[in-house]
Amino acid sequence: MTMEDVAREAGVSVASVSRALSGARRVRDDVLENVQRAARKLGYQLDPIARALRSGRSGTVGLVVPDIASPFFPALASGLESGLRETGTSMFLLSAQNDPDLERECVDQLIARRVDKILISPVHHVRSRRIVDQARSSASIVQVDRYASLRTHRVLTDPRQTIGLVLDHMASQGCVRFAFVGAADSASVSISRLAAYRTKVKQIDASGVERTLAGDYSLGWGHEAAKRILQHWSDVDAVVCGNDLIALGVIQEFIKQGRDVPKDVAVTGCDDSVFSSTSRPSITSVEQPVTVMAVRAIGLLSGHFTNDPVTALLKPKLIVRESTRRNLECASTPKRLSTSSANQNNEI
Amino acid sequence: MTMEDVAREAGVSVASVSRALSGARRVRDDVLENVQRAARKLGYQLDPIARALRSGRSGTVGLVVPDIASPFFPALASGLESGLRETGTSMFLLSAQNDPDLERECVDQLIARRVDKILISPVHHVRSRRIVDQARSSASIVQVDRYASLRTHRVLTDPRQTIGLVLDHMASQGCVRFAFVGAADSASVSISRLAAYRTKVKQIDASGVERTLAGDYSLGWGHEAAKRILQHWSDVDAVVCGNDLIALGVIQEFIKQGRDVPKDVAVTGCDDSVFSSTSRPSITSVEQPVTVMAVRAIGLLSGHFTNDPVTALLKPKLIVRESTRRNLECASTPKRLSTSSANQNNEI
DNA sequence: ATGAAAGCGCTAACAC
DNA sequence: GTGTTAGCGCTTTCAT
Repeated sequence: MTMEDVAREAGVSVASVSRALSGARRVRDDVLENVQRAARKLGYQLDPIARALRSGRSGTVGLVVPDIASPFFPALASGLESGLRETGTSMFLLSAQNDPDLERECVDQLIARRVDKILISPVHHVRSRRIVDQARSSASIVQVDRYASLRTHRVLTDPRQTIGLVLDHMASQGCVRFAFVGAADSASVSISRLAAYRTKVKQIDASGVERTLAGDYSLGWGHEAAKRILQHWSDVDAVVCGNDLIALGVIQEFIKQGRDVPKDVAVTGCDDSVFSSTSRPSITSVEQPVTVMAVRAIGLLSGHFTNDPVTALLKPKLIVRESTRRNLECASTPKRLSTSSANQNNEI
Repeated sequence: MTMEDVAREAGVSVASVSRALSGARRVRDDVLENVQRAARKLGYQLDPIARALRSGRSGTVGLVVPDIASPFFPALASGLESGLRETGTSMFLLSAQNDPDLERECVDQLIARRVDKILISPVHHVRSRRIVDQARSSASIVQVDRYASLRTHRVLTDPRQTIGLVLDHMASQGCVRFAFVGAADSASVSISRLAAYRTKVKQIDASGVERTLAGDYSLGWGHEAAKRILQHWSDVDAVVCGNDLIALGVIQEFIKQGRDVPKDVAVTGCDDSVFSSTSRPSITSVEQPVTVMAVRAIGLLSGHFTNDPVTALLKPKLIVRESTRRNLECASTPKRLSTSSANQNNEI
């Protein structure tokens, strides 16, 4: 079943069929109708492989995530897929398993398959830069959540706001001595959050600038970090963590050592993972506006910004839970899930 | 950069280059070497689109999951991707968003792109059957975790063993009055687990056969189900849940109503989600052997079983946690706070 | 074992 | 606007 069959059925040339079906060039209305009817009658489907070979385009988009097994990326992928489906584009997802070399292979695969739009959350702040920049020449590309190149569009949750939200909140709960526990890896978010903490904490607790710890995104590192805090900085009453898993570890260790969370020390996470609401105490965290990210990223993908790369900094949302609620007078009634699903994640 | 360039460089015909590079047919050793050297020198890469068009195959595999945002599937996808990477095949992941129609589109997309191997976890026990069976004529296909067709290979965790493990365990903890809380959806696992419960519980507590509740895989349904149990079957001391989220909801509601878990009533989940180990009480659950699933599925994909469809029933693993530990003499010391970030799920 | 040549199904020039 | 035709880069007969 090829175009030739449709052409015969419709009584026109294959070129007309192609033009009618691809919508690229104009054809007469009666031709269009004839072709569409013939195609429907025969159950004809355009062959994406043949058209990709001939035209060099495929009309599909590829998404490369650092690791599909990490908590945040399935949600991101889901949001992007939904958004794209509305425009009728299908998305192919690849996971780089946190390895820049595999990431390069993934991108090369996509390009070789004539994918003309690539969404990527680069594994490594530095090592992913080349592959991102190189891909620019073969496809339109947007970095999501993480980034490696400043010459390519980016849409990410503003790390300054993310950290700002938790610091302000903890300060409002009466915290005065801050510390930060992050990861030493090379994802841009890790780096940005640490930097944002250093900048912001000065205004609240200048000594907090020195109190930063870097390990990895694991429960075990949270335990270790909590021990170090108790040992060296026992007067700390607010710990900002780079993600929820670390926060959970920190909290567990504090409790084990007889500290009360949040009364003795308040703790926050990042990214609002599932277990943040179910662990006990539940963990105050910062939610990323996944849906908005998807919309903005998709917009940038197809937008014809011939000039400068654009950076979309999105507004995160603080989710207050038990791990920081020390101030009983101020605390609103504990609502775990916001009732309004309305989107307040307006971009700045 | 095409094959012609390589042919010229190597001093042979394009046909020989094709033969040498694809490894399909034999070429003389010196030709092989010449071609490989030329290809390397020029940095030549085979064009997957052109070869797919001409040969009808692509050498890649597609994975269609019901919903990438659901807890279990990222892990499954990750396992499959790792396994495939070892064989040098790249995998494209598609999510059907729990919609059989979208699932059909995904499969059609893959077939249109000449993917010759498809891994699928069908959305719907019945409605996905046709698409799975139809795909068989265009690609070798294996159902993973869920299934919709008995005419196609399946690899899944044995639901009877899964349910058997939790029932036996609870019985050993002294439980005598059982109930089951599952989902009314149409994924094969939901159906199988319910059926397995009905069959197995007879041997322990015949009246338990009648005590089954079906809702959906949500926290809210867990709350609701717990209320109903307290209302109608207040003497129940063991609740088997279809997944961890339901179990969590059930536990929360029981505690809210003043029951002690596990002393008054023991509760189990399924699938061993992240939060099972972090919620309090932590939830006894059954882990699916993802790695083994991946290995078996990949094996079936390429195995040339011309005859009957094979069914691989894999062995699940019970993870005992606080939600069922009532028997103090038998219980090992409850360790919630492991310091190592190493996997603490080997605590059977 | 190798080369020449015919397509895979489509789109993009190019004529009309 | 529409049809004719030449490829996109490769694999696969078919000769040799």
